[in-house]
Amino acid sequence: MAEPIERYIPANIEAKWQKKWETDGLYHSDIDKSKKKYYALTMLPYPSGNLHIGHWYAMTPSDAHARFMRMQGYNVMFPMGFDAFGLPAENAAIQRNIHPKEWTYDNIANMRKQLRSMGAMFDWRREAVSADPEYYRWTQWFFVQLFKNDLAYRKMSPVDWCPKCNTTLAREQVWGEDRHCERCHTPVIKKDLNQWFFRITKYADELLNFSTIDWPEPVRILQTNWIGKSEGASVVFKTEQGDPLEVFTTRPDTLWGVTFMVLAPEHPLVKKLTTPDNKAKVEAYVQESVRQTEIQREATDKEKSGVFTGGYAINPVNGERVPVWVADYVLMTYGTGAIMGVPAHDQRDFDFARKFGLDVRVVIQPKDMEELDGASMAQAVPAEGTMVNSGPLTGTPGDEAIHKAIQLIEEKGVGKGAVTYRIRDWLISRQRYWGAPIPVVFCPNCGAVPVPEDQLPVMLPDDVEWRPTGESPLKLHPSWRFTKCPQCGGDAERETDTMDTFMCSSWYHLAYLSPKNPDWPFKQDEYDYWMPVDCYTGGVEHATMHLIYTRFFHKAFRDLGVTKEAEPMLQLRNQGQILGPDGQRMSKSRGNVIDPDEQVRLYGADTVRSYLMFGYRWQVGGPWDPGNIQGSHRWLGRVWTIFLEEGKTAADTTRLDRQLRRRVHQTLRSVTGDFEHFEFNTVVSGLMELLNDMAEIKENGGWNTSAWQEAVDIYLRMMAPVAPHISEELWARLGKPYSIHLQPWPVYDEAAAAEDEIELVIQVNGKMRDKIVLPVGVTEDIAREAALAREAVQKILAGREPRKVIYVPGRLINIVG
RNA sequence: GCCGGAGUGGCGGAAUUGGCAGACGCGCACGACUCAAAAUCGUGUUCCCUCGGGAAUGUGGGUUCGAUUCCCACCUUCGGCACCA
Repeated sequence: MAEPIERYIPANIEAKWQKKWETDGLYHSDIDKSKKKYYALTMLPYPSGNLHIGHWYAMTPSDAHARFMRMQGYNVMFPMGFDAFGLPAENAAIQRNIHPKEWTYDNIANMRKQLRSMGAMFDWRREAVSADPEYYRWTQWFFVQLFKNDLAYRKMSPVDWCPKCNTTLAREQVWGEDRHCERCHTPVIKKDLNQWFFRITKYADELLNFSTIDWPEPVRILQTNWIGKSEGASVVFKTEQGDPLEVFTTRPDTLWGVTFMVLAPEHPLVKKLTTPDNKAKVEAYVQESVRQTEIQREATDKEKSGVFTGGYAINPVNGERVPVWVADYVLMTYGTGAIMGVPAHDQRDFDFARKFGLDVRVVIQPKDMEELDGASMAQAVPAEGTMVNSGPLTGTPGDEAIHKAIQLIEEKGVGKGAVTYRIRDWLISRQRYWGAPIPVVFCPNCGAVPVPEDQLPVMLPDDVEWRPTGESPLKLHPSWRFTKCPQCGGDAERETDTMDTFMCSSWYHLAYLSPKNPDWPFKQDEYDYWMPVDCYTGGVEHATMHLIYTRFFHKAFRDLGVTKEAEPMLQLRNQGQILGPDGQRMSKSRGNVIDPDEQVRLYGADTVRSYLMFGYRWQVGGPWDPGNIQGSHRWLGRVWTIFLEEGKTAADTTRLDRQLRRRVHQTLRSVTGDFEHFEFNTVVSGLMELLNDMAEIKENGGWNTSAWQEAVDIYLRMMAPVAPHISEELWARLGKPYSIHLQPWPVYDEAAAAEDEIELVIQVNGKMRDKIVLPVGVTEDIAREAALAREAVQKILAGREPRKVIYVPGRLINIVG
C-alpha cells in the first residue's frame, strides 16, 4: 500500500503561489499583436474599507472567465482599480475625524491586500485610482473638452438636495417612494442652484441603439425606459396677449378635442396670463405647489388640484378660445411644462375636467363602442377610432389620424412633428470636497473660462474644512478659491463644486490602458490594441447610471475624435447579489455580513471561489449558506487525494480507459460551453461528476494508465480557472511544467466522447415504462421491434396493436396504444 | 398602474432543440474506520402507497404522442419606473 500523503491545506500553498505569480509577472498583459486580444473588465470597487463577499462574487467568476479566455489563446487584460472619490469618504471621515484622503488611501491599501488574496489575474501595473492627481487630471481634461464643445453648460436649476449630506444628488441617487438619499436615507428637498450639466440628451437617440452590443435584455429595457422616447408633435398655441404657448403632445389627432390648457406652476407664462381678479389664488396655489415636496406633488393617487388663471389661449387649428389653468399634475421638467387638455381621451385631463366642471368634447369614436357623449361618459377613452368633430380631420380612420394631424399643423405653420425624451441632461455638480474639482474659473470680464489643459490638474487642496456647512467646502478656502483668470489675468474665482464620481468612472477603462500617461489620457497604441472592452461584468443596479454615462461618454468623445468606436463595452454580463444567511441584504446593522477574509482563513481562497461559482446561478445570486461551502471544500480535498494518492492498475484496463476517456471528453465539452455562457455552477458540478467517475475508475483498477494521465492533465486545466492555486500545486507535484496558467485549454476529442451504445427510453402513452440498451445508430425498425418485445410494454398493450409509434433517434420511443 | 426577473425535494440548484424531472452539492439517516470524537470513506434519501403502482416543476386552462420548457388567464415575490402629456 502506498504511503499516506499530506493533507490538502490551502494556507500552505495559496500565499506561496500568489507570491510566485507576482514575482514572475505571470499576469502581466502587454500588447502582443501575434495574439487576439481580450479586454475583460469587472466593475471597480469603491474603497469602503473592506472587501465584501459581494466583491468576491462579482470578481472571482469574472476572473475565472478571463482565465478561461486566456487558456483559449487570447491575450487577456484584466485590470483593477479604485473608484476613490465620493461621499462616503467624507461621511466616514466626519464620523472618525480623519481626513477623507487618509481614510480613502488607508482603505485602498487594505483592499489591495484583500484583492490579492483572491488569486485573481489582475495586472496591478495597470491599477488606476480615480483620486490620484494623475488620474483626475484627465477627468478634468475630459470636462474641458466637453465644455469647449458645448457639451457642458451651466444653468440655474432646481435640484434634489440632501439636507443631511448637504449636497446635490443626481436623479438616480434619489430612491424610494419617499424620495430619500441613497446614502443616508434622508428625504430630499428641492433647491435652486447654478449647476453644470452634460448634454447627454443630445445622444438620447443614439443611446437607444443597442444593435452592435451584446448586453442583457433587462439592461437594454431599463435604459430604453429611462431614456423614455415619445413621439408626437409640438403645437404652438397663442395666449390672448399674443405670447406663444408651446405644448408637446403624443396625440396631435385630438387637437380638436382641447377644452382647456394647463401650465405647470413654475411655467414662466403663469404670471402674465393671470388676470387681476385671479392673482391672489393663483399665487397662493403656485406657492403651495412649490413648497410641497415632490412626493406629495407626484403622488399619482392624489385628487387633481388646480386654479384658473383667468387667461385664455387660442387653439391654432380651430381658432377656439380655451381657458388656461395652473395645476401641479403638469411637470415643468417634462416636455414644455404645458399641456393641452383633452378630457375625452386622456384620463388625467378627464379627472381634471370633471373636478372643475370643464367641457368634455369627443373627437374620436371607437368602432365597437356606442356613441360617446362628453357630458355623460364616466371615463376617458384613449382608444383608436374614427375622427369626429375635428374639422378637416373628421372621418379619418384612427391609424392615419396622427400622421394627418401633423401634416396639417405643419402646413399651417403652427407646429411640427416632435420627439421628447424623459432623460434629462446629466447634472455633475456636487457641493462637496472629496471629488475632482471642476476646472473652471469665473472671471468678471471673460465669464466662465475653462482651465487650460497645460495647467491641469486643478489640485484638490488638502487643508480644507471638509465638515459639511451647506456650502461647497472649497468655497471656504480663500487661497485656493481666488485666482487669476487664465484668459485676461485679472482677479477671478474658481468653481468650487466638484464632479459627480460617475464622471470618474465613465472613463476608467481607458485609464487602465496606461494609467500614468503624461500627455494624453491614454497611450494610443494601447488604445488601438485593447479597445473596446470585450467583456464587462458587474451589477445590474448600474443600468441607468454608470452604464448609460459611460456609453454617452464614449459617443461624445468619438465625436471629438478622442475615442474611436461608438460603444465602449461589447458584451455585458450581470451577476446577482449574495444576501446574508437570513436572506436579507447584508448590512452591518443587521449583523449578517459575511467576511471573505474569514472564509479564506477557514477554507482557503480556492474553496471560496469554487463555492461562489458552484452554489448560485451567477446572474441571480442568493443567500450565503454557511454549510454549503463545505461541499466545495470537500471537492478540492477529494481532488487532492484522488490525484496524489497511489491506486491500483488492473491487468486489462481497455474498458476502463475507454470509459474514462469518454467521460473526460464529455466533461470537457460541457465545461467549455458552460464557461462560454457564464454558467459557472455547472462548470463546477461537471467537474465534481467527473471526479466521482474517476474515483470509481481508480477504485476498479484504472489508475495510472495513459488514459488516467490524460484525465488528470485535462482535469487540472479545466479546474485551473476556478481554483488557480490547488491546480497549480497539483500540476507541479505531478511533475508538469510551470505554470498551469500558461497552458492552453485542452483539445476536445469528439471520437473519445462518443457513446457506443444508447439507453433508449421506452414510453407507453407518454409514460416512461422501460429502458433498453441498444448500439448507437440503431434503425427505427430495430428499436421499435426491440421495444415492442419488452414484457413491460406487452403487459400494458395487452394484445392491442399500437396506434402510433414516435421514435426520437438515440433518445426515446413512445408507443401510443 | 406600467415594465422586467424569479417561482422545481427539507435547502442551494440541474435538465442542448418540446423527449428519463430532481444531475451535482448541502442537510438528514444508517454503516465502516476510531476507546471515543473530528476528519474521511460507503449506502440510502421528492411525496403517497395496499409494493401493482399513483402523484408532482406557483395556480387554472390550452396545444402536443409527449410540456419545467410553447400559448392564454391568474397568484406570490424581488427589482425598476410611476400624473412623462
